[in-house]
Amino acid sequence: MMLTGDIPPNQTIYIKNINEKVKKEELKRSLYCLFSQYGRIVDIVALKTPKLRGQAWVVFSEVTAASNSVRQMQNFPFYDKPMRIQYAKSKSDCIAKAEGTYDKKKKQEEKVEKRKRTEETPQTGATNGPRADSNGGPAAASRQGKPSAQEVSEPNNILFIQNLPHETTSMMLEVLFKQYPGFREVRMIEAKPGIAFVEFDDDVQSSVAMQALQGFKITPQNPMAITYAKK
DNA sequence: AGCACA
Repeated sequence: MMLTGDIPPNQTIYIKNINEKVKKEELKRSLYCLFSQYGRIVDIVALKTPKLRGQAWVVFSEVTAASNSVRQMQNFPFYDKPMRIQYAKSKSDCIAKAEGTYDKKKKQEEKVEKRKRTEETPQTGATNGPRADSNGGPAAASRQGKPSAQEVSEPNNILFIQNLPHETTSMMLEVLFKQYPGFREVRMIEAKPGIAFVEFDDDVQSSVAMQALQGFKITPQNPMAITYAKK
């Protein structure tokens, strides 16, 4: 069965059923945190216009990353609503531009066509208020080697930290992790130095912290390796 | 439900 609804693979994924209450910048940040584990993200598009709210596009540099994320993040509870993910129907502008196939004229013609179509449908309501859509694209990409689909575990509100110097205390980790919203607690195991578990209220918040502190060095030899704890 | 990038 084809869950993506007959849309051919695309390095851009289309996400719908997103909680419309979350603000655009936060939404982009959270999407970035959640999806960058599948590969390098080139761009994220999210608009709050009446027609486009509740949806977003995440552009990967590789189709395989997009495919893995479509499968693994399908129905992921994101701000209390299950994400519905498909491949995007068309190539993202930023990709076309990079390939040198971006055609500005063609683009404008398409715009005109769209306009006609919406004008044909009689508009009953009042016109919409002003929109504010300044784009503050996603943070600069940070991941080096992307892990294969199998070694990315499912998002979890609990993080698993490895490669800590043996002198690390839970107090030290608390200082680091409590700067991120939703922080609950650090747990360390006496018998197992070098690792820790850090718990957050939910997966979105743990993902934000993971993204922020990934590779953080307590000593120069100890870049933190953060993954989701196994369920 | 809804496929954009200005």
